[in-house]
Amino acid sequence: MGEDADHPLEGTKLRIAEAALETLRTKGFNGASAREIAVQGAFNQALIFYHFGSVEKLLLAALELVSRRRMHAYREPFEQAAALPDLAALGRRIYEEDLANGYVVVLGELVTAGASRPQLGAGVAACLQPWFDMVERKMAALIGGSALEALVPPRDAAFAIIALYLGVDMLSHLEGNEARARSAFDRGARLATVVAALLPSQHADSDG
Amino acid sequence: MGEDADHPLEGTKLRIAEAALETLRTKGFNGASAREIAVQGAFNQALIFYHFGSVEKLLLAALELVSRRRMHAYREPFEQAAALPDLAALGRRIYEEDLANGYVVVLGELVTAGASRPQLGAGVAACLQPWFDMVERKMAALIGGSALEALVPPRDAAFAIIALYLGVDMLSHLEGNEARARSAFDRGARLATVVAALLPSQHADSDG
DNA sequence: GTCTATACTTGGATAGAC
DNA sequence: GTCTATCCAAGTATAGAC
Repeated sequence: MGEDADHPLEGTKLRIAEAALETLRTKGFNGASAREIAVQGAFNQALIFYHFGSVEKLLLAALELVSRRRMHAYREPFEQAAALPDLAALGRRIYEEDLANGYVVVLGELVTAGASRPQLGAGVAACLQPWFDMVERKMAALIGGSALEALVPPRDAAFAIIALYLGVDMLSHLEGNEARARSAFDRGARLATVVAALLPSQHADSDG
Repeated sequence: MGEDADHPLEGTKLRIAEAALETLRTKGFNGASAREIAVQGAFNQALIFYHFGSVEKLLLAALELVSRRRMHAYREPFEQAAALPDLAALGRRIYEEDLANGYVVVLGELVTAGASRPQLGAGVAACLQPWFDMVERKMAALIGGSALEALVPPRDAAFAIIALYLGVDMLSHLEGNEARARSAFDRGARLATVVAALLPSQHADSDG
């Protein structure tokens, strides 16, 4: 039946998408050919076209799957973070998980590929939108009403935060940059604590 | 006749590298095949292998060319920036130029591709090193000695700044994110002014 | 140093049997 | 829904003429 409900993918389609993710993770966008993905998942190459129509559509579906999973896993703790330090700590945790799972590698691959493929780019952008919205809402809750709001509008802050996150993850995969990334992340968390102390009240109540 | 001196590339090799850059910019890493690059530069495909050995080596040489050019263009003004607001303004200017020239698209493409190609990744990392160093030195000059240094070590700050820059550029190419990126950039520049006001003295003298 | 031609490999996609 | 077989396009790389 439909794939746009809570259960995005199941059965064979899910299996194919998983194989696509793993291939994307280890071989990159270029290496993620129908044949490679089929080898990775030990199924027939033709299934990709039967179930998804094209490789590009499969890769987009795989990204949506990842996005859904991460959203499912992180929305709760994210919404509940009441102050900057909580957010920073959560960010640190998510970073480690993403690094281990290769989630953001997949995103990076598709963001980059999307730059020269309009359809893919649009799909990737749509996939990112809920994340922009979520971070923006949180920033509004944290600094909305304070004097800081004019200086750091939630929308711009959200964009910068996600861009920073993506950039750090991308750079992490070069050489021995992982250690550098972790160090920067930890420092950011400590910085958040200090900045939070400079903020006025800070309680993320849900009412507008 | 080496290519590691001041004149990195010349003659045919330069022409090939330029074509590679343009192809990388418009077609992405995937679209940057030997054939496409040859069409772009209106020369024979076989020249790539004669002069560079492989497509991957050519792309890396192209990145090095861009890196050199940007370093040549921006080192002066960067070194002379005496305070955070100068840096932010310079960053904004560089961002516009990079966006127009597609410089950072090229970097983004190769950083991403490097995540799944060890050799390429190492080359890209080496290419980035001078930038890390330059930004780190500047951060040390700006906040070194102040109380802020413990909170924001120059090395971590440099990593975050470059990651942010890369992430913003990557996201810029999705959908209508350019406007969002510019907005965030402008806001960052204003923020820098305020942060600078909180800093103690601030003069970037070259002496330790 | 540059060109043509070509060998070889891989990839997207489809037809048709099961 | 899955498999085999296959077509065709595109890619890397090389040999050899010029």
